[in-house]
Amino acid sequence: MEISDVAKQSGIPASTLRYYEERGLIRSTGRRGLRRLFDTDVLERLGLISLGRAAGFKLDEIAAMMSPDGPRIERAALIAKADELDKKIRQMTIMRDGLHHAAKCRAPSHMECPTFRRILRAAMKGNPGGMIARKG
Amino acid sequence: MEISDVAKQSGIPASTLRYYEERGLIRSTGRRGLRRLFDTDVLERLGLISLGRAAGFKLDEIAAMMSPDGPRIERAALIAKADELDKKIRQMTIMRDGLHHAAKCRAPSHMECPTFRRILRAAMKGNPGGMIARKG
DNA sequence: CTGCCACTTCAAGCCGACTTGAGGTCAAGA
DNA sequence: TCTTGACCTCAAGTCGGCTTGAAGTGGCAG
Repeated sequence: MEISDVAKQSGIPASTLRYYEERGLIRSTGRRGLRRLFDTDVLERLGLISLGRAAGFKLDEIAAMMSPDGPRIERAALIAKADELDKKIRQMTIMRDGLHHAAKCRAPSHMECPTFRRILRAAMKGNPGGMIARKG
Repeated sequence: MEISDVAKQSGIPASTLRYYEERGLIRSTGRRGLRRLFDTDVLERLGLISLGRAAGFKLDEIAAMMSPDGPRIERAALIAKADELDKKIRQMTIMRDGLHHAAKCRAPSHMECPTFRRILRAAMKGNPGGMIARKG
């Protein structure tokens, strides 16, 4: 399939696909003239990439995880990543609930809403002087 | 308290605090000479900011949500944000589980692991030609 | 009173992930 | 054959969120 087909089916712009190829995240299987040709399984790969992106991984990290020989990521690193992710998930869950609350709350400002402040305090639990995840 | 105290207690660098002030996210209550002074409640505010950041909001969005008078964000927008967040949470959850699996999987490459591929397919469910969240 | 040095300002730089623009190529339809 | 226009390359630009560097200032220990 041509790049435009991949773009259409994946929803990812051709420019991004070219960029991903340059970064070694995907490979084109050949050319017709100038035009790249892709195997259909690139779609699965793109799904994985998008998933990784959504989880907050950098393209380099994703590339490493997907490499066939793989720099053999150590178990510990994977677990660490998973834990990091889990922390983020909890924060996002709190935020999601906070938003839901805000949607039906009549307080003049969310900072003045006791429920919101309770949510906030919950969020800060176990972060005494570490605050929420930075860098990552 | 001085900026260095805030930095120490929050774990957020002074440069970032200055930047946040410039962006209208926090306010200093005065100066001692050149040096900014902050009210201790800035810590709570910083917690909220970090929470918002972790949830994927831009600084501008956070500022808007926190403004006392507030551009009165409409209910619908809040719900939309919450839903968006929820989608991201689900993706991250999948990724987290995938990582946990990978940590104890013996397949030469994750792409070749049937479990991982099953996880991936689950992730792509309901995204036929929309792929995972872009722009966000 | 003096000197230190943690603070200040402002502009510029950096990173990650793309996007955009100019200028070039070539497979395919009329 | 000729034209068309979707693709190509490469460099530069954009956006968000900071960080860094140079040059200045002023509270406070000695």
